[in-house]
Amino acid sequence: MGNTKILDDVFENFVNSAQLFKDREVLRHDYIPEKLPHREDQIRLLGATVAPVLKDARCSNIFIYGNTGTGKTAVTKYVLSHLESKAKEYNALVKFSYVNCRMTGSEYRVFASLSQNVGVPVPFTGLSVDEVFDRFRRGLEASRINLIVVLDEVDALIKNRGDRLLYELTRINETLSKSKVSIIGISNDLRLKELLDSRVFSSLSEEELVFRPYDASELHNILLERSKLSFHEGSLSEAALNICSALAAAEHGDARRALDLLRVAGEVAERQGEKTITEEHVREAERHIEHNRVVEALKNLTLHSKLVVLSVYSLNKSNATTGEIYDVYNELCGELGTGLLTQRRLGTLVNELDSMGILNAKVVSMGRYGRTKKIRLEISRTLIKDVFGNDCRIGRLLINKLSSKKAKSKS
DNA sequence: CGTCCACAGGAATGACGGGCGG
DNA sequence: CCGCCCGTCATTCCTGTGGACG
Repeated sequence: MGNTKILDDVFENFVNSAQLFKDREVLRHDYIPEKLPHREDQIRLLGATVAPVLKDARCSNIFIYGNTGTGKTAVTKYVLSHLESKAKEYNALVKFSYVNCRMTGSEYRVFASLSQNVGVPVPFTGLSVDEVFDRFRRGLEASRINLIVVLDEVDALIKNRGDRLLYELTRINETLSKSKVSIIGISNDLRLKELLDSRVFSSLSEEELVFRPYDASELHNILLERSKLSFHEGSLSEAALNICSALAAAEHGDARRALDLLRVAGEVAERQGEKTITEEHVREAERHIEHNRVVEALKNLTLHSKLVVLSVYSLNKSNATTGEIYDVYNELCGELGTGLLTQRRLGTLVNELDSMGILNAKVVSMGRYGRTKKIRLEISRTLIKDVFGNDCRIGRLLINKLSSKKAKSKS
């Protein structure tokens, strides 16, 4: 019953407190606004490129580059959904299929998803990729649609699976007579050009579109637009807005990041019962986001990845090498009684941890003394203690390590 | 200026759990 | 139920390499 009282208070507080948010949804990154500031050129270009489908022609394949949070996805979806409704007016059979390759995961599932979109159901798994591709092709041919396939984050697909999917897709028109397919590929990675087979690449990028990062003043405008929709008047201070755009501009002009900051800052302010969002709330939000990110990442690591992190932690120096870490890791596995992975495998785990921002790994040559990776922690030691302290197996190792360190320093 | 360390990191292959169609 | 295929993780084997040392 005491608990009920507590909850009551929380809810009452929430309902009665000064309402900052008018519409939280507007700040989510899958929200597509009616106005996309500073992307007029891209909208015009993309629009012009896809326009031929209104006259039943196939449009050029397009390749879109740009860092995360530069509006690639938003612009594409914006243009294509407008295109679809325009097509209805002209009675053109136009449809677009949006697939996020990173979320979808595998080649198989990308084709499966495309298949669903042309009305051919496909089991989650069990069929060969060729079979799924064939079903997709037949379904498409039967529907007589002019299809625009949007492959978001194609780089994710290429990196693990190669370019087979893209190769098949670029050639699909040769076997279709009643339908047409155009491809819009979206990539965060500019180096993708080099990873792709040049034939595939050239047919894929009949047109190219580049999204530059936003600068601070552009981000400022974007946030201003969104904040008008998401917050009540006067609940956002000018200083907070500025710091949001400055922080995000420093981080490759990532608008998604800026919107996250703003949303979390709003939540922080709301929880504190404040009526306006201040600069301090934004700073708090920044810490909050980063902390959450790392804690989640650490928690979700596999046992062996955790052990790798712990090995680096326990070495406690700023330039441990692969070999040294492997030794400690070996020792830890022994204490746990777990089977151990090869050094080769450990190397890729380290690379993964590096790209997650948990470790920092850099290949260096020490001349006569070989070539290795210098590895150090990228996050605070206390954070690791906090997170792994609750993981009982790792926690035990951690405690052992700490006490043996203390014993050493005493003696 | 060649050698040679201590690995990097690619390619091929295997083990395994999950899920299909028949 | 079987045979097949999928995707993931891991191992094995391998060739490649920057630069201090001699």
